[in-house]
Parts: sequence; structure tokens; C-alpha cells
Amino acid sequence: MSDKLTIGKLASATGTKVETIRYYEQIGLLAAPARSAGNYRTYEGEHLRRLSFIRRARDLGFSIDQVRELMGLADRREQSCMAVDVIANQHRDAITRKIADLTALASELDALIDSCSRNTVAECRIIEALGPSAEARSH
Amino acid sequence: MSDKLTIGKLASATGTKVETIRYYEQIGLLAAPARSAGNYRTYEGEHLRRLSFIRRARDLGFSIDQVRELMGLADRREQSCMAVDVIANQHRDAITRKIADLTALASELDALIDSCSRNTVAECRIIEALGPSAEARSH
DNA sequence: TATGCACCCTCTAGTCGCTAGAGGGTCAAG
DNA sequence: CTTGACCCTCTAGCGACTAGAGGGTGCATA
Repeated sequence: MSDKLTIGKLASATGTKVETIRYYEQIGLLAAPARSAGNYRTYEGEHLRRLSFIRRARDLGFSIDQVRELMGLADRREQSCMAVDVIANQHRDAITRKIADLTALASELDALIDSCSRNTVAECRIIEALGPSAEARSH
Repeated sequence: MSDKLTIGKLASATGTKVETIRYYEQIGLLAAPARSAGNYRTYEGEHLRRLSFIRRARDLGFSIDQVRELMGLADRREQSCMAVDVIANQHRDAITRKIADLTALASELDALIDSCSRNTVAECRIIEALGPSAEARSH
């Protein structure tokens, strides 16, 4: 029933690497826990909750700074949900842009790949396509 | 008619920052050019062609190491195009995976955002959703 | 009791692809 | 001859870790 955890236990409970937990402590994202007689970190249930929050937000692609902001909001519970909503929406917009960029990239690459007809490199259309553009050559 | 360029000219001709060009030289991606009497880098047409190639490949999302590999292949022109095709396809696959991940992320975020009904943070579903998972709580 | 082994500690440096800044030198125009 | 745009090197910083050196701790087993 004890909720004391070594760093290794906390790591496997949250799917985080041990080094990453120490890193989060170092940058002040996760509070430094008490130490045992042998100088081992001893984590409590609250640390587990915080780290779970951090990991989940990180998995959703929030930056460390955004996570910090979200945790600050979560702690001041009287305040409006709107600030949280704003952060989530900003992040959603960034993801939308990224997907669009990657999709455009993918079709460019597809065109390139289609044009490769297993010739020697001298005739390789991919290499050609990556070369200097026609305008650059015309000067 | 001279094709000698200062680093600034090369930068604006290729849409690269001056610092980035020096960085490419430092990591051995772009050959070091001759120097003028005043120790300025003096680039030739070949440098322009190489840097254009690099920029284009980087814009398509190839890593520096992939660019290095592609340039090596482009130089051995008698050899089969297939190695180039392989690199391009690996990269295409990585992009496909990234798009899938981001799309899944986007719908998770959408669900989160929908559930936020502008209440106080105490009832905020986004913060809840980011908290420790049900399994973690049940232990 | 000794020994082995998994785990923990700190500290430092490396990853990737640049970017920024300090502190200077060069060059061409006015 | 001065101004200002450009160039030089060197070093450190970004984000978010990751890896390694060189050591200490804790527990089980022979």
C-alpha cells in the first residue's frame, strides 16, 4: 500500500526513461523528491500523477513550455477553462499546418519516385530533379 | 561572366543563410572554397550547383546524412539508380508514418477540445483527460 | 562473509540542424 | 578618410532528451 517509488519504478509505471525523469527534475518540470538514506530518490503518488500528466501532454505533442503552462492552469482550479482551450487550439492549428506541409511533400516525393526507371544514375530523374533549377542554369 | 561568388551572394542565390553555408562547410557537406587575399570565401559555379542540390533535398525533408548519401550516388554516375530509389522510398515511408501519427493526434485533440465546455478548470475535461489514466488510478 | 548483479548517483558531453552573438577584419562608395 | 555593409573565427545556445564514465547502494545467493 506504500506509494513510495524508486526512480526505476516510476519510470516503468509511466513509460518514461530514468534519465528523462532526472532531466525533468533538472529543468524544474517535476518537483525534486525526498531522498533515502542511500541518497536514492523516493517518489510519492503525487509525483506519479504529475509525471503521468506530463507524459500524456508530451505524447500529444505539447512542448515542455506548454506543459508547464497547462500544469500551472491545472493548479489554479478556480480559473476559467478558456485559457486551457486556447493552448489546445493553438496546438491543434499547428498540427493542421504540419499535416498539410507533409502531405504536399509526400506528393512531390511521389512524383520523383515515379520517375525513377531503374536507369544508371546518369539518367536518374530523382538526381536530376534535385539538381539546380532551370532558372539557375539559364543565367 | 565570372562565376565567383561571395558567401553572401551564394546565400541569396540559394535562399540559404550565410551561417548555414559556413555550417555545411564545417560538417563537410559543402567543399571549402578558395579564399581571397582578404580571406573571404570565393565560391564557383560548382558550389552553387552543390548547394542548390543540398537545399532542394533538405526542403524535401531529407536528413543531412541522406543528402550526403544522395550526393555520393550522384557523383558515381555509372551506377544504378536503384540505390537512389531506395533512399527516396525510405523517406517517403517515414513521411507516411508521420502523417498518420499527426492525424491520430489531431482527432484526439479535437475530442479534448470538444469536451471543454468553458467551465472552470475544476471541471475542465482537457485537464482531466491529460491527468493520470484510469488504470493508473485503479491501483 | 564475500560476491555478484541490478539498480541508483552525479557530471559531462553528444545528438540534429542550425542560429546567435562577441569581437574583430575587409572593401567599396562618397 | 570615414562610414557602413559585408566578411572572418570562435563559442555557446536551442529543444528534448540520450549516452557514457566513474562511482555508490541494496539485496540475494554461495
